[in-house]
Amino acid sequence: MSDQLEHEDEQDLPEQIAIRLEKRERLNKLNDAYPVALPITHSIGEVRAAHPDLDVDVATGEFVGIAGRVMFQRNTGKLCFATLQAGDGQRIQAMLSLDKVGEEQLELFKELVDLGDHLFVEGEVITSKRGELSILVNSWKMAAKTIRPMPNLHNELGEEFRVRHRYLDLIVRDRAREVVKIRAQVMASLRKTFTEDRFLEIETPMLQTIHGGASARPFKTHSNAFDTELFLRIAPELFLKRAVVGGIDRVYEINRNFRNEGADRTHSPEFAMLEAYEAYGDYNSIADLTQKLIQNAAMDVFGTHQVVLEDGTINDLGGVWPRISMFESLSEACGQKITPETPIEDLKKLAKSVDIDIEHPLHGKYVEELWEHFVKDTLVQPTFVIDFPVDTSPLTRNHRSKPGVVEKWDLYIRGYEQATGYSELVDPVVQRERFVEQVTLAAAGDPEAMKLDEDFLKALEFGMPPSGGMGMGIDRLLMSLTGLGIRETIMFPLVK
RNA sequence: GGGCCUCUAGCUCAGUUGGUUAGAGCAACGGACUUUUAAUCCGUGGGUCGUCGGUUCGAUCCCGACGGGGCCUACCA
Repeated sequence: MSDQLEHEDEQDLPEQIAIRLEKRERLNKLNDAYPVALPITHSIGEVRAAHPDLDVDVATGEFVGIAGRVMFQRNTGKLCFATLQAGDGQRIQAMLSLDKVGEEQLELFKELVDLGDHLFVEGEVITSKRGELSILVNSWKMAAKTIRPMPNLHNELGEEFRVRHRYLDLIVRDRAREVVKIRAQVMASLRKTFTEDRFLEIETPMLQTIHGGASARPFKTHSNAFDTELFLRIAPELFLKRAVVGGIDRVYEINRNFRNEGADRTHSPEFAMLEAYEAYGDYNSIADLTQKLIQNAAMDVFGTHQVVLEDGTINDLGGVWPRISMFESLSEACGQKITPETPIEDLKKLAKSVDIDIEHPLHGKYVEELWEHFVKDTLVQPTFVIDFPVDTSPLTRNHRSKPGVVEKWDLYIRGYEQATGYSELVDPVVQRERFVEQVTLAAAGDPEAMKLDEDFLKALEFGMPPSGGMGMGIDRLLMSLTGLGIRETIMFPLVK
């Protein structure tokens, strides 16, 4: 297998590449295998739209110049057919007949044009005797010569091949193009909803001297100019909150986060994250907003809250999503009352009895593990799980009335954690205490625990208004809306 | 990180219980064909069977290491 097209290697090239390189040479001698400009008058889609239902064997008298990628060729002796495809997947047939283009041009077409080439044709819009909308070609020109053969269009491409050659996947597979479009439309819908609610989009640092705002292992890098260690951000949270301190009362960011953790069907080392903060909101108002963002996206993109997933099942995103208490739903599911006061020894015993094998200093960690074991998989419809343990949520405000829990929710859709929201902790003294607890954990060997971000604490000391905040994985939102794996919702996922 | 599976032509895949020359469809090459729709028909070429090593008279096949990929599992969203 050769990945280089250097001349000295030409003898070792796959046969088909060597042949196409010769054709490229011939095209360059005749004219140009890669012309800079072509007299295109219409897109393929425009030609199709202008002639939606012509009768069989019609000549319109309209002449157009179009370009597209050759997807199929059917060359007979004196009449050749080529199916041209535009970038958006629209196709039209080109017909080259001996009496229109002449013997020389017809021969050159047969000799030099391969599947995959970008071709320009100029001619009359007609329908064939079988009724296919076609361009009856007067002249043709190579628009861009392809050196490598296209993959076989009649077999499904393997998943690995598709991920590693997304450009081919996009040419060959309608669904791949659709997903790109859906993603763009979802992004537009999210921004539209935010704009309607008077949120401002900002961009905060991706290179950070201290990583914070989540618990995850960061990617490390180094700045030559500052001669200092830098981290790719694991979350934008602490900067967005600085913005709220500064008076950007409704603020959001959609951008990439990086986490040096495992990759699987629902995790990618870099992933698009949405975070939003609303001054004078709380975890209830931000839950309302989250539901609205997702429902608007489904409606804007698919025209319904009942979205059809890849496997044909329907994901019903409609209605008001239930909010269930973590402690209450766990108590109900496991058959014994679990509260923040339940001794950790009892939790450990319960965990052991259902084969949850963890050893952790935090009470809340056991509660969350037990909840995931007993309740998580039973949630299919979108559900806000509210009121989390305090000791695993260092950036969240204590519950206004329930002791031992914080005002935090996780949104679950079809068993996936889709988003998380808080009544944000804004008391700088409590925040410092929580950070110190984290640092103590770090010293105890917990690599995910946060470092103390003094500048962030200073910002809080200048006063952050009471706020609701949320974070949502964009790639996961796409998964919920389409049923695809994360490697299909990300156009170019990381591959080794 | 741990366990299991996988890698054969440009693409999708057969196959060899270890034996002379590794197959198919599409793609390519030569030829025929003025209405095809994955065009058809006749003919031809194309492979370091992931890489390296071992066992063997003989390895694409068995064994080992390495590399790529997948699934399960652990951590994270």
